[in-house]
Amino acid sequence: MKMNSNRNVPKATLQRYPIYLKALRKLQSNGISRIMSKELSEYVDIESTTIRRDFSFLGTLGKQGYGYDVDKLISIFNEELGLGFDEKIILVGVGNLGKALMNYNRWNHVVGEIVCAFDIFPEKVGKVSIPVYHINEMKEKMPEGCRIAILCISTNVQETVNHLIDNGIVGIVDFTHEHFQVPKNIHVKPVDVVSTIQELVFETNSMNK
Amino acid sequence: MKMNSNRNVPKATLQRYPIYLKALRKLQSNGISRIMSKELSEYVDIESTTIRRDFSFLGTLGKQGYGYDVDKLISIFNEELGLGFDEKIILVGVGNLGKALMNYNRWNHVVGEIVCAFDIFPEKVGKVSIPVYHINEMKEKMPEGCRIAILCISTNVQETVNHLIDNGIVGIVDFTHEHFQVPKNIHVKPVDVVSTIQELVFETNSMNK
DNA sequence: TCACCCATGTGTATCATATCACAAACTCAA
DNA sequence: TTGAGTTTGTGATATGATACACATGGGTGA
Repeated sequence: MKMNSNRNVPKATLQRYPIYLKALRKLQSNGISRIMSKELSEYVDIESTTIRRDFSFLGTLGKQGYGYDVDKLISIFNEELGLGFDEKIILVGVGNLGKALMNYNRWNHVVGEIVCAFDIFPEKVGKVSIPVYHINEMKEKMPEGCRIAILCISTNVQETVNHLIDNGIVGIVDFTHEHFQVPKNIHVKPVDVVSTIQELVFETNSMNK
Repeated sequence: MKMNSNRNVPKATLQRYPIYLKALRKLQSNGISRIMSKELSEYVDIESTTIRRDFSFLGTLGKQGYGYDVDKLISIFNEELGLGFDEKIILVGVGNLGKALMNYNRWNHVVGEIVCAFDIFPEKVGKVSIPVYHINEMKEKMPEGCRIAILCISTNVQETVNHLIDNGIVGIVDFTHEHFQVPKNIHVKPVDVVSTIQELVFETNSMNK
């Protein structure tokens, strides 16, 4: 797990890496072993020159007059970006949504796995596939090296977030609809269907020029 | 529903509007009727000057030496951005995820409502709160004025997307993990926990400089 | 009513990102 | 093995977004 060159990777680029990775995995599973930036460009709808620049931050990955090797590209992504398949993730809040996410384990062996869950009423949670602990047990039960939490609660949000940060969490996938604040070194990614729909409405409206 | 000034609103701004709107609604429900860009800035963690510039695209909304009126701001957002509370949305694919979204009707009276759903096996879907039609009936059953679809299928994705576009859909909330292509005038917003987690991993790694 | 104060709105500067244009370097076919 | 053809990687440039700085003008208290 190298972690050298990716110092000054622009934010915008960082946000495109998952798109590339997804496309590359798809291509790989279709048996495609070689691709050119121009082709990939059509596939992901990002300018080929942007793709080449994005890739260049990770080293010299392609060959002139040839293109890129899909397998190599994928493994470089994993190495250089520190994306093992072993990220330990915790789930906080095991309601309907939490359970749905838990069962929806499409990410196993892609980014890592949900190791365990926390809830204020662990006893009320029915039979599920991973251990569910009380939130107060977080200190003892937090998996070794865990950095990322999926947050699916609707009450005591700020308090719980503080608790998570105290226990070493630095990245939060936020499914709550509540507002909370975090220090600058903590990363929060909201996942919010309502906001997504609003963005669509705004964009489609401001297109009718 | 005016639709005049919002012609040249920058993309970045458009993406922040839902954040403002959410914060403002929250403040409103807390009984706050007046706010200054500086305060809002701390709340949403966006520079106050950026907020003021963003707002300025919608007109002259504030008063010097005073701030903004929360109620007014919210209604301007709704009017100027064409966000009624009546957006007709369809759901395509009624599996586990689709059902979860359907029941999770937190957006009613916020952006609009899911009017009906489509599936390839409508008869297999159990008892649900909205009508479920066969995908082939889309032409007849598409709600009047519907522009936005929530896509929760995993097979025949490209084909289904084409079908949606043929039937007037211009915005897609994409929960599939498949790759598909759309014309430039169609807006797609992926919602993808895996990619979100990857972004977090990339960002948290490239922070350890 | 008046004068001071304060937050907005905006021209301008800075910074970030995307695109252009092309030299370098590899491939591939003959 | 050689040379034409092709695609990468990257300086330079254009575009787009954010931050600064301050004039403007309404708010507020005496």
